Amino acid sequence: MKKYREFKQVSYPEIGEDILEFWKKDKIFEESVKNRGGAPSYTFYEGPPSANGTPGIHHVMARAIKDVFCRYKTLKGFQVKRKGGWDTHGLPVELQVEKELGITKEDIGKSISVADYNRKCRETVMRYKDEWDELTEKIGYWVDLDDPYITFEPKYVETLWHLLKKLYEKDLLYKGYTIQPFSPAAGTGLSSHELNQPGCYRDVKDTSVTAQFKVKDSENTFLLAWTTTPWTLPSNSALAIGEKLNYVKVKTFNPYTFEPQMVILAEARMAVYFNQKAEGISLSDYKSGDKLIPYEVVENIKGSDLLGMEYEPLFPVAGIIQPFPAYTVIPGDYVTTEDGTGIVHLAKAFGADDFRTLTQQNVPGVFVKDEKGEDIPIVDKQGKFLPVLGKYLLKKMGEHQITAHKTFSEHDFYVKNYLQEDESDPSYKSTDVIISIILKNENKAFKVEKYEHSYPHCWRTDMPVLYYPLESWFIRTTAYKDKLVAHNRTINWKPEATGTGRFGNWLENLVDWNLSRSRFWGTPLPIWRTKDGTQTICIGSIAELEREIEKSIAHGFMEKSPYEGLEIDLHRPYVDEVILVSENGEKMFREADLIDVWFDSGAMPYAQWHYPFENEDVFKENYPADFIAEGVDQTRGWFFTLHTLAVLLYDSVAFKNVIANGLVLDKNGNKMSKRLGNAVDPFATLKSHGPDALRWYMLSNANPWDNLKFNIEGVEEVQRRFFGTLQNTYNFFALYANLDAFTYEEAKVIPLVERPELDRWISSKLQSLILEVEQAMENYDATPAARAISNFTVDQLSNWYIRLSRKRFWRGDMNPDKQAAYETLYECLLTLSQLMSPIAPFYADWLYKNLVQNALEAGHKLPQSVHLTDWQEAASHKINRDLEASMQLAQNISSLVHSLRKKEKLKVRQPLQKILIPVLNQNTRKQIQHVEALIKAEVNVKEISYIDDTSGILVKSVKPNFPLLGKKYGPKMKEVAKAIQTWGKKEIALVEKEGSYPITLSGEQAHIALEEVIIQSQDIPGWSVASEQGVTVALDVTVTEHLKHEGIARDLVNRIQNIRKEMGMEVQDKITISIGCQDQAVKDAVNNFTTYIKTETQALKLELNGKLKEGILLDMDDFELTVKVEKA
RNA sequence: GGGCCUGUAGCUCAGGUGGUUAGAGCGCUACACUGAUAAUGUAGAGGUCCGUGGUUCGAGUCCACGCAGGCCCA
Repeated sequence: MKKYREFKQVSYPEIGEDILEFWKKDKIFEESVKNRGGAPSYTFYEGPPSANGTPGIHHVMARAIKDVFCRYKTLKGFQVKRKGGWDTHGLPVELQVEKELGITKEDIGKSISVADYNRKCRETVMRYKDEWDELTEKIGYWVDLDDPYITFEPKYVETLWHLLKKLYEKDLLYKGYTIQPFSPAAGTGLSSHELNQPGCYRDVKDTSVTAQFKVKDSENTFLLAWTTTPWTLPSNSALAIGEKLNYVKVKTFNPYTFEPQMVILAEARMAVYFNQKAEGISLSDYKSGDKLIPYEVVENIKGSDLLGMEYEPLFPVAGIIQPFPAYTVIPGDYVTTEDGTGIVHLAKAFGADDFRTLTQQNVPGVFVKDEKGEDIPIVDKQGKFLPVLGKYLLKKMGEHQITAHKTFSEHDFYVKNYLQEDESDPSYKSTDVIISIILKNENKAFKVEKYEHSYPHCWRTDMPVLYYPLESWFIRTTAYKDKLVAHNRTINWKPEATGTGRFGNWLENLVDWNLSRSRFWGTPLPIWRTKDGTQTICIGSIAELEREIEKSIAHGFMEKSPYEGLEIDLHRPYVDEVILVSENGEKMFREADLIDVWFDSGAMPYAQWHYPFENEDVFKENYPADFIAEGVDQTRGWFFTLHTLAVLLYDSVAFKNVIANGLVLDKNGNKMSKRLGNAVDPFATLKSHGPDALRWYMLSNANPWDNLKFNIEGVEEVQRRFFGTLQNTYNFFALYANLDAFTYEEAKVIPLVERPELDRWISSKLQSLILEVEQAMENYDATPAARAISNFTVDQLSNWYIRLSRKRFWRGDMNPDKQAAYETLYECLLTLSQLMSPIAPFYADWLYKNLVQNALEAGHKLPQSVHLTDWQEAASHKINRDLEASMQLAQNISSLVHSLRKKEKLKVRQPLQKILIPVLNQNTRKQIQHVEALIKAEVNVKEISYIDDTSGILVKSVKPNFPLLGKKYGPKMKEVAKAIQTWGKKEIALVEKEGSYPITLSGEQAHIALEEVIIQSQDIPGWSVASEQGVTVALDVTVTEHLKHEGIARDLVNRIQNIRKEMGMEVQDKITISIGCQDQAVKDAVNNFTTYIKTETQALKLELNGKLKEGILLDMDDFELTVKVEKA
């Protein structure tokens, strides 16, 4: 009976399916968690995917990475619980539902009820769950799919509310402003998604102004700043400059008032603002009204020197003037000299950058108080100036006698044409134009012109969008910036740069987290407020909500709870129906906002366990995570929200190690997209190539944080090269083990020290491999681990160990040498199955099972799956670096000899007498002697001679040891190198003898020590020589008569073996041979090597017959002969 | 526009702390092996290390400025 299964050919997809079946049937995953009960836990958090789309090939990548380290840590003895999860809320789901229902956001609550709409969202979001589960299983991603967390479930949302309340109690949750796209015509804010609709950005011609801001306490010096939205100038409260840019102060005249003045702008922008033709015209020659305005640079100023400079506001309107540090020059990292003046006008209310910069610099913006005492911008939500400015503009129109298409009132100054007045009327004047005229007349404008640019428009009204401060709820993340940064420093990021760079910079430039979303399908903000906003309650649990509802009912604000007789659902619209009662008896309504879905996922460490309402012990054991992994695009998404909530709420990191993987692109480096048809279907790939090669390819081809150019040919290469070789290796083992009825029995193995050199060598390499893989995996580097395993398998085990050991396996009956070979090979394969199991879990388990099957059947207590085994620690006593070095020399020397043979056109079958190896030290000699027999057999030479100094024919060369000498001599290195390179035989001999040798350096004496030079042997006069990595080999290319005969004999054996095979003979069949040939050399060869030929070919009779006509004609390069082989 | 990543052979990738022949696999060419055989081995050809400057005795490696591709954010 065969003890080890043999395979003619294997189907990797089938292995995947069979092993998956086995895992399911025997509950291997569950067992791998269960049998680590009581062991230290290793915590992994699953970043929840959204199942409203089908999974792609990049999900295989992300999921493989997660799986690899969880499996590895399980082998290492940790208990690794892996709870799956689903991300269910958010805009993508809503948009998909809108599309499917053919509705827009405006229809929700009108043509479809919020309840129905949300029901539809809930159905849609899990639409592809089955496909996801199937992929998860098929790629071998072990995660608990039976009990996942789902972010829309009431328990999950309850934890979110609890966390929000904690934030609220810490005064970290507040209502504030953020600058968002806003459509005054539609009276609504727009999402960035709505702004990205086709046709929203349109080229329009606007009046642009380069305004002059008068420097405080100067006579006539102005800062120039350019804007395409002059209506924002009354809201100016600071100017931004680039600290590294160069600025100039220019003496010139105002082109509208012709008054003499100094202006400051970026040097690089001068050409735009001054006519080169005016260069050289004397300032004193200028007369008012001259078109050509002379100018003269009077001072160069560094950007940083402008900081803090104060200037006078353009619109000195009582009530809008702000206190210091308003109207000062501040730094802006985004200031360029691409356009404008290199000085940027900032209006806090109307630009996101402006808002951020001014907030960071603590500069007030231009706001006025409304009746509630809250700050409002000076443009209202209809898009017109408040009367406070309207009055001022009206007064100025009178002062400057500006007439327009109509008579203005203080309520008529719309900043864009929202009244849709006829712009073709020649007397039509926009607010921008009116402002420009005022500025021109008041010596406050340097240049006014039409400017065409791209500007966003509302997709529903076609009217221009304003950037406008809108109310939102925020988490005060900036209050914890230092802690966020400090905790981040303790996280091990792969790659490091994502942590320090992308994520670190993001934390350094932190703004408060805007939580608000004006949508329907998401976690509602659990905040109720009185109409005037003076009283607020934040609800932190379902119980609390129910209590408050009771109170409200008692107070008569609600008739009954919306949940009466129903399951609790914290979504809209039900929560919106809840009206609560404030402490002093007023009605409180829920703030209509939903929260950012990233809060949902960032809260999963707590919410997945419904903590703190349940599972306190599980939570505490599994917090924070040891490891998470997601795409690098999550840096400001999941990674950020996880980190932030942990720091703000628990003063802890949420994860200790994180891999941020890159994208999966197509083979040409383009982004995959279903639309372009270059997306790779993961299911098709699994079907054709199986899961293991796919996972192996994805992880071994490039580091996971580099983008992967996915090429199916790469998967095939992995399959051929690594899995194919491993499979051949196993088959080789199984074939002969079965012939010899060998089974591995641990109790009876031959101790390593008693095994042959080659076995000890591969065992040493194997132990070294374990260490290497372990080190890489501990460092979260799966790629070098995979590459090391593959290199060991292909180069060392298959190509060297097996090739050199082949005869041991087939020759003779069972003997200790043979047994040692089997045992060594078996041990290598078994260890490999474990080492590779995290990355190629199916094939590894299959290999493992093939190896241990008969031991299991014989009743040995062994884990039934490699994934249930304990990590086999490297046995350091088996590592023999010296032996590894020896073998490396053998490999190098063999390669060199092959190279020489090739050059000399001497094939390996032709025996040669000897090779010469120059040795400069005895250790190398010893190391080579150790493997001499191997080398001789491998390259078919009869002897190896070593030549050293005593031989007298050794030619040495010397070169400087640059790293050593460079440090010592630095700038004189060239001279030193030159001196050393002039050394000849005599000098080399002296430096070897004395340990140092003097040289002259620019007249001075210096001593070069022996270790500061590298002495090599390169030439052996009269020999064919090759050298590599410090090893030199010379080949004796003389083919003597005798060698020639032996070569012919070997050739003959080779041909006869082929004939035997062609004739379909069995290994043990005996034959008779007749050879017909006139060539004397052949005759001699046959006569001299009769025994050898007969033994090798199992011939009973070998005869030379010069007249032989029948038989097979063989072309032996130099001659022909006829051979007749017959079964004896 | 900003932050970050990537750029080395036809392709995919290695190349601590700067050091004098820049490597591997695949592909290609040639050869060998023919008892692992729908397998295997060996050798060879193949390089403007993205570009330009700089630092240095010495730069694929360090610095600056660019170029190209990508991600995230405006």
